[in-house]
Amino acid sequence: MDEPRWLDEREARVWQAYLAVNRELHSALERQLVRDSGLSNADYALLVPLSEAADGVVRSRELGALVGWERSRLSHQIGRMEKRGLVAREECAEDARGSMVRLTPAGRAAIESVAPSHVETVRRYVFDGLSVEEADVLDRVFRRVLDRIATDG
Amino acid sequence: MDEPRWLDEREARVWQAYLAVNRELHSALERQLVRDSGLSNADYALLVPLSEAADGVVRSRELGALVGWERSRLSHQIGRMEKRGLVAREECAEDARGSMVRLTPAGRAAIESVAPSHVETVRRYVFDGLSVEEADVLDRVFRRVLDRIATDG
DNA sequence: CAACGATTGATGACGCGTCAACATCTTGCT
DNA sequence: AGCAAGATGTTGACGCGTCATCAATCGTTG
Repeated sequence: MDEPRWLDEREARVWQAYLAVNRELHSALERQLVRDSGLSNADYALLVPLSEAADGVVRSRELGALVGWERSRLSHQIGRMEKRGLVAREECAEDARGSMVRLTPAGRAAIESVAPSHVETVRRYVFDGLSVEEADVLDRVFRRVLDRIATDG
Repeated sequence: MDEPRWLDEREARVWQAYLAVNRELHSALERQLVRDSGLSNADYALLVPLSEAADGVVRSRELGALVGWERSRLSHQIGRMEKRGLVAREECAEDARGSMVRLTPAGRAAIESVAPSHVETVRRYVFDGLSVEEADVLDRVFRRVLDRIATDG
């Protein structure tokens, strides 16, 4: 095996900072959500597209595409949320394999009550300290990374 | 409640891109690690500081500080790794409450075998497409976010 | 020194996430 | 029409992560 190209000092610092941001931001947001509404990050991620859909009904396949989740993950999460009355499963008229997910009144109430404070938290931790130029760099870099992963090269 | 300051279009795009990078990068790295070595991201995170320590022994408390994990998470992960023979727990001489974590030969072999390809993967997805200027912006932004979370403001 | 509060770590319960396996249904090909 | 291949969703097992709780030990202070 060739001599590996280890990360240099600058790269290692950036990488560690990225991992730390992941960890800290995820848990800070989760704590805020749970404290203010009993919702988790996963709940919130699904409730957003559901609350934006006409009638609050989205086909499972479509919901998965909207949040970028695999079928199994989605199915498990919907199951947990169904138990708590946040969503309901219904049969899909056009495709008997499919499954429709409906936002319940309780689910809508939950996301509407917590969305403002959640966005405020994201703002406080991230966007209030971010210049337009920095936001542009982040956007470019993130999209480039996604491209590189998608094309697997 | 005041009118919430929703994210504008640019901010929402950046935020969605960040969430997507999180998701995709985490799972791409996990897949590579599991495929090439049977290690998970969590295993790898602990094996790095252990392999860098003198004699491969680190006190649990210290290990937690090095990776930024809470005690419970660390204890569970060490338990899982102990079952697979990657690390061993030992008593702590200086502090009877404490616990020392020792890297086993199998653990050292595992990380040494996969580290080069793991770093190569991180490079391919992230750093090979990153200019020095961009890396500097990321570093600044990530540290600022960490500060803002730490000071909880 | 005794008592109290803080630190360290382990544990059980439970939610989150992935993989492999499965059942069901649709689609397209012949 | 009939069949093979693919799409859709669910399930069970298991690893990951957090919270609450507990036990043991340390350190400080009266």
